[in-house]
Amino acid sequence: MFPSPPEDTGCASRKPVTARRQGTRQRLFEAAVALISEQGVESTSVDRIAERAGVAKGTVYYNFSGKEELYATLIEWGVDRLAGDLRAASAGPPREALFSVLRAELEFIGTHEALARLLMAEAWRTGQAWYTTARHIRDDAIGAIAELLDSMAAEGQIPSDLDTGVASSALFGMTVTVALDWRALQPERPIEEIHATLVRMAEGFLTAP
Amino acid sequence: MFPSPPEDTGCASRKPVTARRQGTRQRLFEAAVALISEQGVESTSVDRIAERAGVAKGTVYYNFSGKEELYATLIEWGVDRLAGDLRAASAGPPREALFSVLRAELEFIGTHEALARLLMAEAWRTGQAWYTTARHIRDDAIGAIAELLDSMAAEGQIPSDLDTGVASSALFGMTVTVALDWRALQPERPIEEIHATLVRMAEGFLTAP
Amino acid sequence: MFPSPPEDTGCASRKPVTARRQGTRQRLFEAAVALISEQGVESTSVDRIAERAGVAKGTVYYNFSGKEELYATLIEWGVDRLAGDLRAASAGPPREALFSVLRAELEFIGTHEALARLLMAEAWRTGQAWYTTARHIRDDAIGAIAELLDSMAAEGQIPSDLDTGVASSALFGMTVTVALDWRALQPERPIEEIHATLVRMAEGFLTAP
Amino acid sequence: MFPSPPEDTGCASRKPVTARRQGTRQRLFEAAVALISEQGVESTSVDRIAERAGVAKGTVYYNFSGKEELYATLIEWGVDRLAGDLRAASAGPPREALFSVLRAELEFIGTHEALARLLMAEAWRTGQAWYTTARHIRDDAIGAIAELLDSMAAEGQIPSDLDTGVASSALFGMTVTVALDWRALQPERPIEEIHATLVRMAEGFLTAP
DNA sequence: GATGAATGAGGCTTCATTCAT
DNA sequence: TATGAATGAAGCCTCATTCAT
Repeated sequence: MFPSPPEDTGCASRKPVTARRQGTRQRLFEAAVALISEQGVESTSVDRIAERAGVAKGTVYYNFSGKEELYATLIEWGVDRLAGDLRAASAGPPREALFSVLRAELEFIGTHEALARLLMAEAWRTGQAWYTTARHIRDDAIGAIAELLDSMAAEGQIPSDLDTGVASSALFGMTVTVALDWRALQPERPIEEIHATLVRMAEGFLTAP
Repeated sequence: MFPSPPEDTGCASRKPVTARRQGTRQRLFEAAVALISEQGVESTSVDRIAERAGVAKGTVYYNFSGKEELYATLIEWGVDRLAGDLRAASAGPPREALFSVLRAELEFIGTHEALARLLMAEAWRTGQAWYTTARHIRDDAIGAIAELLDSMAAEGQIPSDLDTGVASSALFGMTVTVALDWRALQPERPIEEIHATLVRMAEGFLTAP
Repeated sequence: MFPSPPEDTGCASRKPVTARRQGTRQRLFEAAVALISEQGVESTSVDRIAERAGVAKGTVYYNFSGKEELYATLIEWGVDRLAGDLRAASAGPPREALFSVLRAELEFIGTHEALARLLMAEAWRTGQAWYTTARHIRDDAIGAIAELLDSMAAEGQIPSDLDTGVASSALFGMTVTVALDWRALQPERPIEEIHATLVRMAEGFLTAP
Repeated sequence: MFPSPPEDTGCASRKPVTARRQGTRQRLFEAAVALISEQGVESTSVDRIAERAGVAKGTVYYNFSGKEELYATLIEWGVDRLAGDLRAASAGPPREALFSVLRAELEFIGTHEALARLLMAEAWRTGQAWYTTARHIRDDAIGAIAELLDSMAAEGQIPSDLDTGVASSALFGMTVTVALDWRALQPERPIEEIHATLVRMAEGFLTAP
């Protein structure tokens, strides 16, 4: 469920990275994912992360350069995973692939709800420091949808003059919003129902003038 | 542009509400809107709010029960204003009304970009304390779209078995995402272009099977 | 004994500076002088300064921008006071004035021993951040001696080709070292004895070839 | 250039002193000299010392009892070296020997500027823990000058009633101050110029009444 | 009504030291 | 002999809040 975070900071620090250390990094990362996803970055103290991971506070700083790196690692991991899921679902004939991608997005959010909320809040945060995250999401996650639309446009399944950049963003956001609403208000509804409605809307769109 | 915040805290504090006090409250509220919208709640200190409002720090606490109340008031005001804009745009024949609502949403985000980001981040935040805000947005803002879809379903313009709850959420989220992407990545594009693409997608959806 | 530190940070912060606040600043400054003089900057925690001043830790930061400003204020005050003492003693006929200045330096160090140690340690610290202090001491304290030597050279009391910059530095350092040795090793000796030896050495120098 | 530090801690720790260990101790000591001289004790972390020595952090504690011992060893080594240089220069006829000692002091400071600053700061530090260092410098370094003056007094080259303790301290401090001023403010001046001025002053003093 | 000095809890980070390997 | 992961005390600083004026 929680694959290891990037195995080393990759910086000049020549730390051999033993098995023990990887274990600690892993526990810290999981604790951070859990807490930050639930409460946001600013409300999550390093103290609590350490406590949840069952290590001393100093250990956080031995394994990560600081709160920021922990957070950046978390976001990166989340985006990569989301993008990976979407791309994995985008194989096959474009039309079905699109529906499959929407389903993968729904599933990701259903499974990693807190992380999804965090990514969304982050993606739209303003300020230079966060531009990277936003860009990353757009390029990787929305990019997977855009590629699909482009190939459909090439095959004449959607109008060639449609702005696929805007359209992919719209499909992505539509699904995120619906998914989060679903989890927050009607978590008991089966995913199929939600997906069916999304597909209907997307189908209409595919046959648009 | 900045309507007064609720005129009194309504709490047991029996403070006579004079004209002077209303003026101070107003200035504090405006300062809070400006700063919190730009930098988020946690990054905005009471000190800075007071400074921007041109009053002493203690005055914040004389006029509001604390930072939290100031923030809650701000969110409330933002949601009300967004919902108001959407409802104002939803008059007239349903089909055109829908396009007009999407445009109003685009305009709101274009004009109050920072506030919009804040509302979105807030809307998707988890935890009991924030449920209210999310619910409020859903009931008021998305509700405006849902009513429109319901009336269209009644007139047969869209299939009667469509889940208008999910659909309105989808239309709302689609527009928010596109709008924020627009502001962040291509702010120089005219709103008409963005709106046109959204309308095309919505049209397709309206004629869906 | 401890005149007020510079009355206001002088920065853009428009704080009215009330009597109460001045009192607190004063107490903090005195506590800082006492502790930092005794133990050095790095070994003196803000916590202890606050404790000694009888205020809460936060009060330190309300009255000074941080540890650094407190420290800079202290150094500045010390240098000003030392330079002031030396200049005050440098009036009158140059020859006697010189002996009087050496005496003033002895007295300053005898009275503010800890502060003197701090200034000396500081004056010779390396690194850009401390250059200012060093320069300040040199310009103000050693400068007072250099001026004296210059006027003596003008009157033919010392050779006109003597490097008064180096010579004043030598006289200053000679006195500091002797004074600190005196305080550390033979504090019971009367100041007159120490002064007499210094004067003898200086006299020899005055009649140098 | 860097003689080995005392070969063993001498404490109860019965660690066999192998050649390998001596090599490690040596590297650690050199790293400590370099770093602490440049940045001071408090700003030099054990981490950086280990890094510079090319060993793991734990190795520092295997070879020294802690940071404090490393530091004490360093100071001791510095004082010994300074005193050695001064004594080596004090051979020959007293008058020339004195000038030669002053030159040796200038050269030591010119060559080991950072270490010299550290020693001076240390020498004047207050507090029981540091008394040893101060005493050491006084006995060894200033002692070398005092012996010279005593022999001159015995030969009638200086008044027999002069306080040679104070005078040697004065000569030492005069030279240190001038030397550090030289390095800090006019490092481009040749050592001869500085030395010449010092010699002139000392000569005057030698012929004092 | 308004002020601003004072507070103290709590956050982030550094670092000397220990210890199992 | 040497290592490096882990520790926790201690440091600096921010900031929402209180209260006497």
